[in-house]
Amino acid sequence: MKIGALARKTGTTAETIRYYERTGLLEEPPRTAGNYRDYGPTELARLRFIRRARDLGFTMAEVRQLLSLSDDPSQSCEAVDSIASLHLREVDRKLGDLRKLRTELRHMVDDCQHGAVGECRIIEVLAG
Amino acid sequence: MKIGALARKTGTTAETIRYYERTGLLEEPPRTAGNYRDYGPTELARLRFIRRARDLGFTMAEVRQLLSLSDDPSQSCEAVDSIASLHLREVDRKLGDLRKLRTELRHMVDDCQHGAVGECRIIEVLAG
DNA sequence: ATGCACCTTGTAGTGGCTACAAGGTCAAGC
DNA sequence: GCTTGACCTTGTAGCCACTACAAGGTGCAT
Repeated sequence: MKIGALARKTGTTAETIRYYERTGLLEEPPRTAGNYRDYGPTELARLRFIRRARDLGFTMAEVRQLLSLSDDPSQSCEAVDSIASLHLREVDRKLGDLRKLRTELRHMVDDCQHGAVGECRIIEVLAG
Repeated sequence: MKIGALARKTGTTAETIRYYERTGLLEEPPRTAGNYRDYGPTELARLRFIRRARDLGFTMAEVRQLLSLSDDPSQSCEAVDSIASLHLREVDRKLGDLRKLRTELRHMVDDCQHGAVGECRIIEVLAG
């Protein structure tokens, strides 16, 4: 499988895959006679893993850790749980922040009387 | 007022203020005899405006627009309202995404039996 | 005179991609 | 066999909003 096909199968782009390779998240695959990257099911699975973790908001560093943990199936999954739980707490914090922010924005927009900028509530709030 | 004092009054850093100047968000202030930036209440108000807008999640480009709109108080505030409403919708979208993400993460972490990595639900979910 | 906090400019790095440019490869159609 | 066009290659630079230096200048207290 060439890079474009792998990209289509994983909802990525060839550029992103090459970027993952550059940064060491993916290993260098074998090449065809014409110097094209040649991917098999192992790489497909690894990239799917990476994309799922990234879609769940894990950072590249966390993905790296999760990958190396998943490579040693006999180990305790404590470390995995701790990465995921930490991330969950982080997401909760962000949710809280975003909800507060939404409330403020909502008030601001609701109070706008659609008049002149001079008495615009939005501008007033921002100007303090 | 020197840059450090302005930074403390606005919850920023001198670096960020200089960055805003470089990118044209703030104008170049007058200088003291020793070539130090010398800020007055106008610049303080402008920076406060910028920080409030940034804290509400507006991008630098949006802040730029809001600033130039607020400079012309006789204009209709339609444009201001549209920037803010668009941003509100964007925040709503992000909130939705984050809530979905949180649910998935929560399930993943809750299902983890704290055993070996080999049968870790978190890794299984990621591996698909 | 010395120390120290603060300031100056300039450059480079962060994360996670994304967007080129300039050229090589390969299968299909004529 | 020759062209077209889709795909691939490497390399470099850009995005956002900062952040982190390095190397040197200023200003005030001791």
